[in-house]
Amino acid sequence: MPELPEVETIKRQLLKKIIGKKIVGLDILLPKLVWFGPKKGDSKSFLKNILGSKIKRVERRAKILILTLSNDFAILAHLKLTGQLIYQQQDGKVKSGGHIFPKKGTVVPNKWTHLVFEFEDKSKLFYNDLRQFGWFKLVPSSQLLRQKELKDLGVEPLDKGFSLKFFWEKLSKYPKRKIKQFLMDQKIIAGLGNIYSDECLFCAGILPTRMAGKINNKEAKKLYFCVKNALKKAILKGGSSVDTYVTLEGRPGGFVPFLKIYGKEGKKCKRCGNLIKRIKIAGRSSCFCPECQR
DNA sequence: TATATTGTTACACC
DNA sequence: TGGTGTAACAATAT
Repeated sequence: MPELPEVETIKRQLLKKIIGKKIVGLDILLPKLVWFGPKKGDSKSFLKNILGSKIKRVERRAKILILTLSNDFAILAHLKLTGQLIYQQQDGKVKSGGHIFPKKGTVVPNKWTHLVFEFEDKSKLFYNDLRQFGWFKLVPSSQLLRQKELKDLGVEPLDKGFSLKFFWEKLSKYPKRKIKQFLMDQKIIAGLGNIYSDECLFCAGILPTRMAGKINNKEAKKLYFCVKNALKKAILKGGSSVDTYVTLEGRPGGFVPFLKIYGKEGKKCKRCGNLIKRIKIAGRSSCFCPECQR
């Protein structure tokens, strides 16, 4: 599933491919995925206000992609659990080495392809989504920051605003929150999901069930640097392909071999050899090593 | 066929 | 008021 590093990877690849290109076609095969402002499923207005415009900027905020258009509109896109954006240079099938989810050799478009953007140079951008939880919202650029999807988001963990001081203050602001839930709260730190919160807690040697208010200064410092490092390393490797995530070329991200704890229930801990356990926290699965994490 | 899956939000409670 | 916890919801594959 795409979290910050995965969306950042897609953003960086999109930048190189679609900046300045004019959108000359858009197939909306599943209208419920698109919103025109607050209106869900208004594919007619969505289409009308996109066609003929150029891609001016591509940005990321938390797990959301922001495509600013030349016509004073912007597209907000959230891939949720299973969204994929795949770029194709010219007509035909994507030649990607055949690693597109769910099966090796799957091509696009396929039964999970719900949106197809076509650019002036005949290149295409496909949006696939197995569970159909993702969304694309077209909003006036001037009101971008007023959108509810953006306005309440917390700090970007790789920005300067995410300082140790900030982290420490927030920990004391929500003392009764389990640290795992704290890390995943988009209103505090924007962009961490289940994978990277588990990885960061393992890295810092802290149990996911620990209360934020009981984290001491030394632990907080360690966790802070684990968050930054985990995200930076994952971005360098093109993200983690868990579930259905692929890069813009339809390839899996390269970070999976570096995951130490996420999804490793029942396996041996890489650090101490003990068995990795899994529990549910707020309905979400959390993997941890009972020996290394205290 | 029942279940598991996760990001987000709505809502009840103190 | 705002921190906290829980449940619901999206749709699909297995």
